[in-house]
Amino acid sequence: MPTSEFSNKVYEIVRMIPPGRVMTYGQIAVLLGLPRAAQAVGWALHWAMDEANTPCQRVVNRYGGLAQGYGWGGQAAHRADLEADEVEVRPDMTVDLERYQWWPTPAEIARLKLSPQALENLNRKLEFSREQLSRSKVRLQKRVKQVVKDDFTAP
DNA sequence: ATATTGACCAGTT
DNA sequence: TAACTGGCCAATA
Repeated sequence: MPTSEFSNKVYEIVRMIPPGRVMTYGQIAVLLGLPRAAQAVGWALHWAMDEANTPCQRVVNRYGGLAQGYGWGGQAAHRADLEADEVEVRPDMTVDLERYQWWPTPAEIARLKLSPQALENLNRKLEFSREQLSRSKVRLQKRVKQVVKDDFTAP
């Protein structure tokens, strides 16, 4: 089980997700100020499976898809854990993000106590990305910026 | 000590 | 439309 700053922040965020809701790998990466680190988020979760207090089932991919490599049971195990949360899993092994995706409130994000370095990264990456990204990704970035600005622009 | 690998993601051919 | 590319982080080999 990784104990790096990065992994610990990932687990902290995952533990905030309420039962019955989900976040995506990419969403967590963006919140950490590393918009391209989605795979690393998945890696951290893979190694967190033993931790009873980390609800890994509440993280899905950008399409709402379940994880092929979830624990030792693969998608079936992931589905079982989500259904225990009363989340409906569709026949194609996805969940409806419109319905279940969760964003932390600014106050909840503030509780993460992200390092100044992470916040700097966050702002820099968001600025850098703006020109190159597709409309859908820009929408995501704007949403993130809106979510974080109140708590993070103040000293 | 370096190279490879993944529960990913989005841009570009 | 499908395949490829580069980027992320930390554990393996």
